[in-house]
Amino acid sequence: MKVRLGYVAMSSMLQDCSPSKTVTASNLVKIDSQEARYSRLLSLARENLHNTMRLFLHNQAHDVKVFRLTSKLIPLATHPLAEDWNWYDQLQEQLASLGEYARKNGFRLSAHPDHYTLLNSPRDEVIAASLRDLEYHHQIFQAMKMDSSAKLVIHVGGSYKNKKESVQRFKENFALMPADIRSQIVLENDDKIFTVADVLDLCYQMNIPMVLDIHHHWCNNQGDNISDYFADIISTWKQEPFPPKVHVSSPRNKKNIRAHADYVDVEFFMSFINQIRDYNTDIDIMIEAKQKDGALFQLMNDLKKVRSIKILDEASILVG
DNA sequence: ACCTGTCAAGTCTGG
DNA sequence: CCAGACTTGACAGGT
Repeated sequence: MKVRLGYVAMSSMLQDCSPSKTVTASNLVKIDSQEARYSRLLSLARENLHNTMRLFLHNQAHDVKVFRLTSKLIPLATHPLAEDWNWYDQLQEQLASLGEYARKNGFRLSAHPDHYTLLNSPRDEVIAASLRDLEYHHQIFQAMKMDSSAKLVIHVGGSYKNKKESVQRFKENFALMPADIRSQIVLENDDKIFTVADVLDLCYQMNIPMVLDIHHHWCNNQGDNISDYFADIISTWKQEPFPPKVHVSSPRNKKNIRAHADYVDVEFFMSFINQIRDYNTDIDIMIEAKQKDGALFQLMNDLKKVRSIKILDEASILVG
C-alpha cells in the first residue's frame, strides 16, 4: 500500500511565503474610501495567491501531492466589511492558474473551514454564517476549476448539552445545503465531543466520507480501539477518486495533550501504520505539526531507518 | 530587530 | 450571567 504525506497551509522552509496575510477590520475602516479598502484587500489576496503558487512549486519539487489550503487566502472575504467586494471576478484568473497547476501535477487539495463553521448550531445566524463560510471555500475551488474531490473538512460541531439532538440538527441542516457544497464536505472526528464512532455512524447515514484524526481519537475515544473502525472508515471513501485521508500529529506534551507538537514522532507514526497495514489500502496522511513541511521531511528522514517500509520519493512510502 | 496584546467569527466552563 | 479559555498565524503598535 502506498502512503503519501502532506502538510497544512504554509511552509516553514520558504522565507516570506505566507498565504494568509490579512488586515484587521479595525485597521481597514481607517481607510476612508470603499474603493481604497477593496484595493487593499485585493493586493493582500494577490500576494496570498502568489505565495500559494510558490508553495505549489515547492511541493511539486519535493513530491508533496497532499496539501491543505489556508482558509485565509482571501482576507476578510466573509466579513460584512467586504460584503460587496467582488473578489471572485478579480482573482478568477490567478485562481484558475493555481488550479491548472494543481491538476497537472495530480495534487490532492483540501481546506478546513475553522471552528466557527457549525452546521449543527441551534442558532439561525450561526447556520447562515457557516453557509457563507462554506460557500466562500467552495468558490475558491470553483474558481480553480477543481471538482468535488477537493474536500472541505469540517467537524460535526458543538454538543449543546444534547449530542443526540445535535447530530439530528446536523443531519437536517446538512440536507439543506446546496448539493455542490454537500458533495465537497467530509467529516472529521474531533478531540472533545464527537468520537470516531459518532462521526462514522453519521457518515454512514449521510453518505459522507470520513477523515480519521488519530490524535483526536487519542484525546476522545470512550475506550474504543481504533483498529475496530478501520474497515468502515476506509469504505466511506470507496466512491471517491482519492484514497482515505488520515490526520496525524503527536501530542505536544503530557500536560497539553490536545496541542500539536513541533514534529511527528516516528514511533507514534509507525504504530499507526502497523495497525492499518493489514487493511492493505492506499492512504493519504496529512501531517499536522507546528513545523509543517519541516516536520514532514524530518519524518521522511526518520522513516529511512524503518526496515519494514520502502521510501518511494521525498513524500511517500510503500508499506508491504 | 524584537516583543506583546489583539484579532471576525462560537461554544463551553467556571466563577 | 458574564468573563475568559480554547487555538493559531499574523497584525499593529510599542520598545
